[in-house]
Amino acid sequence: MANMNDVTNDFDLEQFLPYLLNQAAEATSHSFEKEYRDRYGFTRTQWRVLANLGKFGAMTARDICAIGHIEKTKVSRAVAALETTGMLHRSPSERDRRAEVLSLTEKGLGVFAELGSMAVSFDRQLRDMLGSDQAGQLQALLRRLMALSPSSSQS
Amino acid sequence: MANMNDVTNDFDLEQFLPYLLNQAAEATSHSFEKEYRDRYGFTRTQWRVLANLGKFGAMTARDICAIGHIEKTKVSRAVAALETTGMLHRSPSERDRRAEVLSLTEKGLGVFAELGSMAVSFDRQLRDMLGSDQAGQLQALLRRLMALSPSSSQS
DNA sequence: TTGACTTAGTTGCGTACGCAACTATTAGTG
DNA sequence: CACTAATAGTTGCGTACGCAACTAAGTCAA
Repeated sequence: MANMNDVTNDFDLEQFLPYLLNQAAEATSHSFEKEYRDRYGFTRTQWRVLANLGKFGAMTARDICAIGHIEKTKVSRAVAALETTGMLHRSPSERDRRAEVLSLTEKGLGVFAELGSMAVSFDRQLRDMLGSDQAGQLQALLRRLMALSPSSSQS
Repeated sequence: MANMNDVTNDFDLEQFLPYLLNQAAEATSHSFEKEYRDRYGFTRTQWRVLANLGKFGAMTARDICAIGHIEKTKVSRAVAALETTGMLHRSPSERDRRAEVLSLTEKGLGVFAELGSMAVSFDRQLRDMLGSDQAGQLQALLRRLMALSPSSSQS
């Protein structure tokens, strides 16, 4: 006498990891996004590109794609935008004339410093809410997940 | 004699939870997205709306917004699309003439069953890669994070 | 050197989205 | 009841994006 409707599989949205990850990502990113959007008119991708350059120093667009798992057209457009707002500077690579080495300008560094410190305190709040051990666990798990994933070229 | 450049705060992208969450969410969602996009031409939001209706049964758009933390215009458009492809059916609510009760059609239920079982096996793969205790931890942490978040109306 | 293949980066086109503004209905208050 | 505020849902407009196609430069081998 099983439920006739057992076509309905045992799928449970609330336990579906991609769904939970998405929700958590949206929820946390969304509030911080307001900061860079309102203050500097940045896109999420622009913020990421800036953050990568700020953290790791001058590098090529291709490197940003690889490190940040960001698709190249997204990076291309973000770089263009950051350049026109004077945040970064492109200089032709000498090793490869197809590539350009990107580096933050003084202005870009300043903005990175500001947003970076806001990010730090935002992150601290999150970690405080979670409790620092749990936050650490979460971080480790996310890292592991990334390491296991097929990596791919990402969205 | 601190580093003159200590405007450079201690921000570390690789430890920034919103960033890690985003990467993990993108990475995991991206591969599953291919399934519903290729097979049914669904948007991520369409898939989520269908999944919520499939899991929780008939409900109003507003409820979907609340449960799934999805913004209402997104839901509105997804519902419209799912209706034109015959996945769901709207009937006017008797309690509130502004609202409409949404329910999956036979076709919608069938599609939900198919995608649901694919989701189950996709999720199982993820959990196998992580190890089931770690997967469980991750799930619990994400839930907790969502519970703590200001919730808001979400993207 | 030349020709086939890969790679760095850009761009055109179509789509999903975010936000603000809108309509229609309901709730609340004197 | 009358009038204001809140709510369910839709839509117009501008933007960021995904994908495929493209240009230009590098690689590799015969």
